[in-house]
Amino acid sequence: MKNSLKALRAERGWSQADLAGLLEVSRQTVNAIENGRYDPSLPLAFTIARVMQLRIEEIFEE
Amino acid sequence: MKNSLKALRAERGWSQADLAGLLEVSRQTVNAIENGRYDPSLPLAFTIARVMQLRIEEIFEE
DNA sequence: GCCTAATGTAAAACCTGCTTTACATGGAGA
DNA sequence: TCTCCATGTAAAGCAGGTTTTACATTAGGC
Repeated sequence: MKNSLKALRAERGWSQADLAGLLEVSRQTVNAIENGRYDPSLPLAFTIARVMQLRIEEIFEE
Repeated sequence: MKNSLKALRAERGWSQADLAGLLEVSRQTVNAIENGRYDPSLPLAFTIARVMQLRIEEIFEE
């Protein structure tokens, strides 16, 4: 799966640590997802969509 | 997370085994998700949305 | 040149998602 | 009643997601 998390985060002026704080996950988790090392769980994908104010399908694609 | 998979599947007249075939996962996986034993991975959630012709947010909620 | 902040990455440990095999139960139809 | 189909569940095992700790690199400000 692909995602545009890095760009969306940058648009908002957030560091990986900032985003990790909002998501209540570790900074390494944010980094790993941004760099495609793995996909988030479904609950985490929902949280990401919520803090980004977007739909999951607008952030991730198959 | 909650989901309405059981109802959506029933609307379509599919058995758990039918849906499992479409999703290319085991019947036990469908059963476990329907009964809330665990959430699907994000890729599987995308596949479910695709075969249901709905958005992920229309099937799952936090 | 130094300090600090941001990013990338690694290992170990743990928990969750998914598989296969296998068995039990209930309902519908011949 | 017998059989078949759909559903629920369990155990063992492998794969993937997440944490903590820890270290290296780069870029910017002073």
